[in-house]
Amino acid sequence: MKIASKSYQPELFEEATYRAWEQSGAFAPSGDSKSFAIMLPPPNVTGVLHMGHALTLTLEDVLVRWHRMCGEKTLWLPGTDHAGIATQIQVEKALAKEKKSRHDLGREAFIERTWQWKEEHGKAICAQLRRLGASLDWSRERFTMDESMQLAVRETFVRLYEDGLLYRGERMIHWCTRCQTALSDLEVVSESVTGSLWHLKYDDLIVATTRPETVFGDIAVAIHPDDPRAQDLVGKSVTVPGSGHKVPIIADTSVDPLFGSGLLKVTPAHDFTDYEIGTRHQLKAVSVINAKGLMTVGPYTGMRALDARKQFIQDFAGSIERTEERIQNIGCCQRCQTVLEPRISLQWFIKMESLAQPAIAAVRSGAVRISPSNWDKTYFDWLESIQDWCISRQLWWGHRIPAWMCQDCHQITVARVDPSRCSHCQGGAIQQDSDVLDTWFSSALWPFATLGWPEKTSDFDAFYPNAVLETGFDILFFWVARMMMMGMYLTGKAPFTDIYLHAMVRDEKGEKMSKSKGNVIDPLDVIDQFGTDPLRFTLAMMAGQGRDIKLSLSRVEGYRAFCNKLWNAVQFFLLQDRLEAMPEEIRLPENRWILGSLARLTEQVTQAYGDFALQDAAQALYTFGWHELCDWWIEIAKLRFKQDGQESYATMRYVLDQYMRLLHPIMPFLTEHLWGVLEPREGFLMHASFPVGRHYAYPEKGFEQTKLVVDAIRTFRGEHKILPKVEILMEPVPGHKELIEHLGRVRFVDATKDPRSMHVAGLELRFEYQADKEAERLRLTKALEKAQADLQFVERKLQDEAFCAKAPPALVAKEIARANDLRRVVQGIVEELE
RNA sequence: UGGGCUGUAGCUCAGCGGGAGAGCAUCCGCUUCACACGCGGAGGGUCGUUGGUUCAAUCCCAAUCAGCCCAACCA
Repeated sequence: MKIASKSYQPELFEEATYRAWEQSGAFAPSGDSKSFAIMLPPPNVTGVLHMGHALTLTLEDVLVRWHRMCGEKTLWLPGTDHAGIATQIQVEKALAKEKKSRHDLGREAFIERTWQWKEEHGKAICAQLRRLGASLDWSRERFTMDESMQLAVRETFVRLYEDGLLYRGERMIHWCTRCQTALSDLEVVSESVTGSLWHLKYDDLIVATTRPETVFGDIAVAIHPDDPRAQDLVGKSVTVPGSGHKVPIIADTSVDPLFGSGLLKVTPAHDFTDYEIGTRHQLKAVSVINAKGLMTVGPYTGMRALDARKQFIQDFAGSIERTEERIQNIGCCQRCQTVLEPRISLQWFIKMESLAQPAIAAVRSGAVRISPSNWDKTYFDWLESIQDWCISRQLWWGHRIPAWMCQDCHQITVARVDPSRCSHCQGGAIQQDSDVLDTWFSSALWPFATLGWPEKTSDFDAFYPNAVLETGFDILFFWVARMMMMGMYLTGKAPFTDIYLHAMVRDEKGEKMSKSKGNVIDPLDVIDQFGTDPLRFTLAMMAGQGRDIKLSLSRVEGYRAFCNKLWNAVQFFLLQDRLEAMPEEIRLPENRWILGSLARLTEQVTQAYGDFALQDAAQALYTFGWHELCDWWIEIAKLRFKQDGQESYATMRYVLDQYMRLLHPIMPFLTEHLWGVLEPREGFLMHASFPVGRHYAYPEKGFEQTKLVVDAIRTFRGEHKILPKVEILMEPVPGHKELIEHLGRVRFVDATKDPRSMHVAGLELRFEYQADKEAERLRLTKALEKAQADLQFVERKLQDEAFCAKAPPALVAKEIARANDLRRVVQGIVEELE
């Protein structure tokens, strides 16, 4: 194969490379060895991919490609998520543009329409995943509403029901008046807003509230039993302002005596605390706001609750003692930002406590590891205080709840196969529950339902439990913890052994990317501009960051330059047009050095991939590729290739080959292409074996002296502004003569006339060069100051008795040597100045 | 209120017990025959603040300030 272009132009080969991989079936698991499986966190079919997805794809692809190259039977399974509420909102929005609502279409047509949406967006998303280079096994692609997933969902629901872990009941839940559905606690996002606290007159008592419009649902006024006023008040009744009805005063410990006036109006139908108080005191809950958020009682019937509030404070200004401004947190719908309404309704719940225990134990025992480990505590805290999970949603898009109500006996039938009649009275007509399940219910089954569970399949046997679950920390509760619980409950095994959580990708200022702010960086735009590999490399470099990744395009640009650098290194290699075998024993110092360094790199990269420390791997690969291989080794190779060069040529081919393998998981496209042009061969780099690093592991020392001297010569040139083409004469120093002469563009001579000298690492370098006397003096003075300051520091340290007595002897010896060095340097400069 | 994270060069970030590093940006010099998406050189930092442990602290401990996130409260 020939190299695609004279410089790095990813658009010329990326897509073709991916197509070649995919068409050859390269992504399917193969072999009989140990298996390694990752399930792609299924992207929502709501829209297009964002940077967070690009990060997930990169990190997982690195792990997958690495394990595949290590010879493991590797599966990375793709799929998309139906994302119930989120998708339904998107489709509703699209309908709204046609001036229609979902009710205009009816349930069936709406679902049909949503499937169309899914087809379109699902395809687009998969195309994007391909552009990112993801080595996903497309033959196993799944969707969370596939038939097989429906079977898994049904099985799970029935089992939970049979085990008594599922119940249906009237409870207070979070209700979104826009989406017209119940939500779980997790789907509530709290917003901090400045609001008012109105102090209302209940006869001569003052009761503070933020929601005066709910007075029509007041059923009592509560006071803390230890409040000094309690004895007098409890048992009496007061008149509710605006409404005029009388309510009793009761005592309850949940009242904070220090909040507001220390008195709480109890409205059990519209507040979580009040609901609990109501339950404790067997108070009736009077609902005054309906599912649409409209008032149903009192003078404001038919008005939206917020409008009713405004009207109330106008109409009953006389009942308001005073108004206090305060910051309050209000719960909003995660998907549509509407302020939520606490509401009592009939919903399905899962009892979580017993499910949570094994999930806690698995992490505590170390059977499942969370990386980074500081998430352990967050995980435990949430599971240990877990609330029952409200799983029913009054939506149309999702898994329909497999429960049927009998119209005669009103009993519920839950069954694996759709029943035709009531299982209790055997007669009555039945009707399926119209609700659907929380979208996370099916996601919780992803690690095994994708493999065919509950059927016994060979895929399940081979790939369950999965190896790693990699995802953003923001869905630790939504998804990860629930997979843990469901996996352990249904299969008896933790669904994976490692949980690897990554940070959020934000913009350059650290702000969350959002469409409304207009600061979204589309990964595909970045790819168009720079290429997939530079983006992947950037993301890998940032993978170690704790909470936030501030993505900077200048970083991506820098790594594109890195790609170009490697491209040209290979091009340089190809210019030689020779094929040489590696000799048994490598003799040239720079070759031993680069091979030793490669061996160390191999170790570092292997370790880093294994530890989920992708940034360390990327860092090491970058430094080696650019600064060791290109800056030093290839510069020397230019000299060698003019001579015989056999050993150097073989070394370069070997190093490039191994290096492409090491880098491949992070930069699959570039490495696949370049590896393919190194020599004629069959097969893909993605299936080549990962280096083990035991060959040619020479000690790296021995070349350092030469590097040091060359660096010094370059500094000398830079400071004296000596053009590269001007050859400098220099007295011989230790190190490799030929290399020093070549790299420093100097010539060794036995003695220099009127020498300028320079000190480095205990050596004196003497050059012959006509210098500007004035500039020379200035430079020397500066150097002297620096050397004297250094010497002073070291001497002070050596005079410190405590240091000499307690510090490690090797360190003390080092400092002594350094002091001697510095003394010589100072001496040298002083002489020269005279 | 509880928990977590962050604070290092102008910017984005590494380092985490022996006198501070990278990339980008800046400045100087270079058409050195792989690469100007380049080469060589330079400048730039009381490592948030204050205490403590230690012969030695950017690194460990404690307090403090600043920013971010999650959970709780949310009358």
